[in-house]
Amino acid sequence: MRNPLTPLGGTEMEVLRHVWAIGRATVRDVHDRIRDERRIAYTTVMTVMKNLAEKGYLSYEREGQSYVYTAKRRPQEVQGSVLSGILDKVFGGDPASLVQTLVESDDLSEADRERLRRIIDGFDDTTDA
Amino acid sequence: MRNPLTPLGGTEMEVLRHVWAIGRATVRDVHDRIRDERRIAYTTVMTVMKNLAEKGYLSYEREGQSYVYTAKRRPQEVQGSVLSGILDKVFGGDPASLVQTLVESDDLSEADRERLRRIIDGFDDTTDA
DNA sequence: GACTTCGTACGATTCGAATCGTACGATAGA
DNA sequence: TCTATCGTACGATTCGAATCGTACGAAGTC
Repeated sequence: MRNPLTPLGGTEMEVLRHVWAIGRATVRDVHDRIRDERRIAYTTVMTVMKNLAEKGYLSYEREGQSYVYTAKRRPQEVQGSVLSGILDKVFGGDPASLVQTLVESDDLSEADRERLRRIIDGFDDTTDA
Repeated sequence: MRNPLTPLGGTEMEVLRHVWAIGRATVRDVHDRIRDERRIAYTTVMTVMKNLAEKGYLSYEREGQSYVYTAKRRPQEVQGSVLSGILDKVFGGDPASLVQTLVESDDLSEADRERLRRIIDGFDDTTDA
């Protein structure tokens, strides 16, 4: 794709999320997890992880016979770059339009709304503990 | 792409947005507008619009010698489908996480925040008039 | 009528994501 | 040691988005 809407594809994102969840991850680790949900070849996962490393999303180091991958970028960083692209290219750079669409698509509970309000007001819920 | 993160590519989205803006649009109309911003061949735009029609995003009718395209789906509908995919595949289906990222990436003015609050509370700003 | 212009018709090509297979070295059991 | 298993190495393939060119009929212009 010469002019992609997102910097990553679906499987790339999927793999990356698993690596974030696992921490230090081998190809097998990721493959096992994805295979719980759908059919995919071991080598496919390997290729995707190699590509993610080439793109700078993962780094890897030899550990014994095999490689252990770790995320090189944090979730919010990557999620932010994906979202800002969507914001610009799909919503014309208007955050309100995006949020409008969000609250209309999946209708939220009152608790959800309260949480969103707090986030907008600058109370960062992500700091757990 | 066998497993895309979005149902549309960047150029497809770009073209679609122009058609929404124009209303009844010829290939030339769209081409002229895109060319104001970047270099692109006339035939490329034609192909993209044809593809969008095949996918059900545009319909077209002959008008004299040429074709006039009109949007078959409304902006919110398409934007909603793109966003819900991103929500699931990038943010694990958690709207709060998405909004969190949004407010962190582009830091918003107080006016922006007030507007977002109103949207979340269900006051629909989109109804102009 | 000849010439230019406009727009479509119809591919052909490129590129990256996604997918998988085969070959082969290393390791662990029997 | 022989063998089965595990994991990598190295492509090969497929597919759709994106890109463009050439050919050709319409319509206007002189």
